[in-house]
Amino acid sequence: MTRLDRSSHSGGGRAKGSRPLNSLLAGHRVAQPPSAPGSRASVQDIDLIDILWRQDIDLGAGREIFDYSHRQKEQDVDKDPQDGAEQEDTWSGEGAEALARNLLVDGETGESFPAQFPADISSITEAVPSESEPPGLQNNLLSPLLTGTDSPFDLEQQWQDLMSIMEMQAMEVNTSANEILYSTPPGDPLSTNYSLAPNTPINQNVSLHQASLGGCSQDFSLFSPEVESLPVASSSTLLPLVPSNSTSLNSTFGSTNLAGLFFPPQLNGTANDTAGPELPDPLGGLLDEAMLDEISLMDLAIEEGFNPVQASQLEEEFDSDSGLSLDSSHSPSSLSSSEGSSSSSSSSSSSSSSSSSSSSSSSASSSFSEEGAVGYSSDSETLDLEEAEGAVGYQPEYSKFCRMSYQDPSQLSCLPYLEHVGHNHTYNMAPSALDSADLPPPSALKKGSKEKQADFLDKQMSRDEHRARAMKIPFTNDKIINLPVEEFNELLSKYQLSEAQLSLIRDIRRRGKNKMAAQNCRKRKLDTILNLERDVEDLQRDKARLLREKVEFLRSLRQMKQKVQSLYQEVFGRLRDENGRPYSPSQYALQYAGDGSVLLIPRTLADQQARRQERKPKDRRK
DNA sequence: GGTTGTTGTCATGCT
DNA sequence: TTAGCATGACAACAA
Repeated sequence: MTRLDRSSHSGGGRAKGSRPLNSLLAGHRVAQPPSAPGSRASVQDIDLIDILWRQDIDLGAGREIFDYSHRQKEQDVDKDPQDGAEQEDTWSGEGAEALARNLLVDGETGESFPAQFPADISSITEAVPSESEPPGLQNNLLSPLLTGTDSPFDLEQQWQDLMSIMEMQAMEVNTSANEILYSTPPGDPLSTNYSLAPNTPINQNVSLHQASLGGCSQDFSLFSPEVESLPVASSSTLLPLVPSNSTSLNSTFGSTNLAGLFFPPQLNGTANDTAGPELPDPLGGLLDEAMLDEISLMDLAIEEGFNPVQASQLEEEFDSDSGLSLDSSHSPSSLSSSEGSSSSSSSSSSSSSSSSSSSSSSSASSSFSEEGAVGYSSDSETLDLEEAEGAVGYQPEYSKFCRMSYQDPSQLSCLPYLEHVGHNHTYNMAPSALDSADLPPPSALKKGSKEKQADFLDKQMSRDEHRARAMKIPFTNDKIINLPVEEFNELLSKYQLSEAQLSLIRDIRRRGKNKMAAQNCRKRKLDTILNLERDVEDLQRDKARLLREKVEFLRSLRQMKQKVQSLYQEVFGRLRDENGRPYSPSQYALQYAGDGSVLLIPRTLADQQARRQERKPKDRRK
């Protein structure tokens, strides 16, 4: 009724809400004949429905008696043996490929970073421990590095900063660079003060020209030549430790530009109290505790390629999102041989069971002719045609999702009774039928009575096959489904078919088409998932590589900071005032000027400048 | 008995 | 308008 309703309503289209009614007939999901309340169906239609229902009941009632199994031929033939081999190759070779990819040299290092080398006076300040502090506080050199947030944003920012810094390492240190890095605006009162201001305390009381600088070790050559040859310039209000050129830094650090690290240190606790919290360390955050922890963790994990925790998280996310398991490669179900249900391909019995169909199919192409009235299950034969056209239109790579029973069973094609082995979806078969269908030996079929064979074939038939038979559709479902539209219409025109017959034929065709479409859709979906999985693997490899590089950078950065700290201490410790007394680190600090010279300035000024330097980036962000 | 994978089917939107 | 395709959703079934 519903089917008739639908067809009568839409004439090919599907009426909304017809599904439950459809199920009554199409699905046989309700064990009662359809009532016809308010039906617009004609009496003839109702009779046809009754016929269909009686047919079903006669056939054993439940839809479970029908065997869908040999519809699997469609999927079986859908794959060719090479695909199967390809799958294995792809799958097994994926690891090797991944390895190879993992070894690829990264071409991303050319990434450009903003030249925002943090000319922050606090860096050296933080790098040099206060003399008033116990030696154990040398670790405090990194103390600013060990504090901070571990928010992803900060880490990311730090990472970028680090990258920019490390890029700077590769640059030759020259005056122009120093000017860029350390120059202050012309009108900057601080810079003016540092270099010229006559009213600063240091101008009057402190003069590096007068300061005696002890012999420097070779390691300290970065200052020694110039310092030792410093001309006595009484007019100079400041005493710059002016290197002849700033490349002298390189003698100590190679090509590393650490000039920016030489800024007024905070050498005592008081200075730290006043300016400590506000003094930014451009590198400090890069080595904060969280990051160092991460490094240590990564050191362990990196050997594996990437952080296993992160990998597991990724896996979880990925697995949880898709309703399909990604780990299908290990699915043992591939060929489902154990599930194999087969059907007899004997064509003789089909003629007995459906004379009309056999007679008509004889004139059809070979793909149809042998099918009898076995409905969709003939798709495997149909695919003889379709394969030439690309099967059902979509041929994704049959990756490792073998268990989808899309794997190629064509190797079984030489065994007719195994032809339909695939996934066992004998939904409509009674358990007893399943037993017999499990391995339907042709010999046994031959021995059996015709009646038995007919029963068996009946059980192999799909619902639509049964309906087609009941409605005396004069051609096979294969034709109905697979013929091109023109031929299909031509075929229909050859026969005098009732409205109900035409409706059923259209439904059969629609369902058959949709079934293939659904299969293709599922294949595509799996293929997409596989591609995504590969993408995830690639990204994980990239991430692991970047983390490795990060660890290396941070290590070298830490070493450089330690070096800077020791150098600063050595320089400062050798400075003497006019009376030959060492300067108090609580009152003075070393700072690099914009021109690359090193100045000894009062700590208060250093703190002020540090604060100013700190505000600048913040203002820029706003 | 609950879970998972597979398949068929329907509804719907799009071409 | 019709046919066909693509796809999400659902149900049935088997393992």
